[in-house]
Amino acid sequence: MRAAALDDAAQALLATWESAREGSTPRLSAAQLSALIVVGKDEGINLRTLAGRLRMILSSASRLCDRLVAAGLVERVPGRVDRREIALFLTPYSRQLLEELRASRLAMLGAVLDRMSPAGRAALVRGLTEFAHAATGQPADAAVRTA
Amino acid sequence: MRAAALDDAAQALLATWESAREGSTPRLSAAQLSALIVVGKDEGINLRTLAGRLRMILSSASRLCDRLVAAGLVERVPGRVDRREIALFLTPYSRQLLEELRASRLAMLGAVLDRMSPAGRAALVRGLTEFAHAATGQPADAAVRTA
DNA sequence: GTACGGGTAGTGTCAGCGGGACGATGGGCG
DNA sequence: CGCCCATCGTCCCGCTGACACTACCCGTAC
Repeated sequence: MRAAALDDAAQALLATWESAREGSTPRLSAAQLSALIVVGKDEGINLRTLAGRLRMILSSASRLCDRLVAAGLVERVPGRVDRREIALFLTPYSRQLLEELRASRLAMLGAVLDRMSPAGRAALVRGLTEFAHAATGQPADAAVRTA
Repeated sequence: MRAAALDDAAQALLATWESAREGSTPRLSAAQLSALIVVGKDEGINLRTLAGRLRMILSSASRLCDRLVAAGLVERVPGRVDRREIALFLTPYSRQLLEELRASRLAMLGAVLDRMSPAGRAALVRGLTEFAHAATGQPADAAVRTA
């Protein structure tokens, strides 16, 4: 089974990822960071959808946003088309914070890549790219492309 | 910069990892799981070292272990050489639980691998293996092998 | 040897924050 | 009016740090 070998090796990648997170967002809980990422990926999202993405109940998401707003990390904007809804946006501060996080990750990734052989780098990029493609396609079965 | 491409692709790997965790250990907090993994990797570890690995204060680790012991996930054994220390061990239950988690991860990984080309799989294994090697070698600079 | 003191491992207690859930409430849409 | 979105009050639990405390090891002095 190739998967076992990957499982072991992937831990190194995960560790790199994690250490970047710890370094860049020391005072941000996991839930808060997830929420920020979701909002950043889908700006103007409403609370209900956010709660769904984070797999929590609506009221929990509301409280989470309370804290994020208090920390200056997101902005609640009353919806213009439907005033029942609110739209969530990143603030300049949180945008910068996410950017720093990504930069830190890239730096750590780059540091490791620098110690790899060119062939190894190429293989990693190729393999991981195809993996991402396969994973985000259809998680269920193999009905990939019948076009 | 190749790192940027990797950064994006690695997210898919992370997502796979995460979904396996959610499915297998639904009632286990992040801290508890980390503790289990640390104990599993270094059985007989004492509280102080565990606290250090988890980057928490000693008393917090003690509390955490209280809950783990109560849940039947770890065992506290009074040290025989130094009776101040205790040695922490996984229980058969937690051992099985970690095994299931790993199995679930392997299954999910395997499902994605099945949808990749043979060349892609080979590249992924090769690249990730070398990455892991480079990452766990010397995180600082490039003094790799001068032997 | 016994007694004492310093250092170390772990626990107990207290307080606080973050987070998840349920239900009730208010505001807005159709 | 009925329905939906969001908020708030309330409750409970897990995690964490700070501090005091006990139990234990060890070196030293009597």
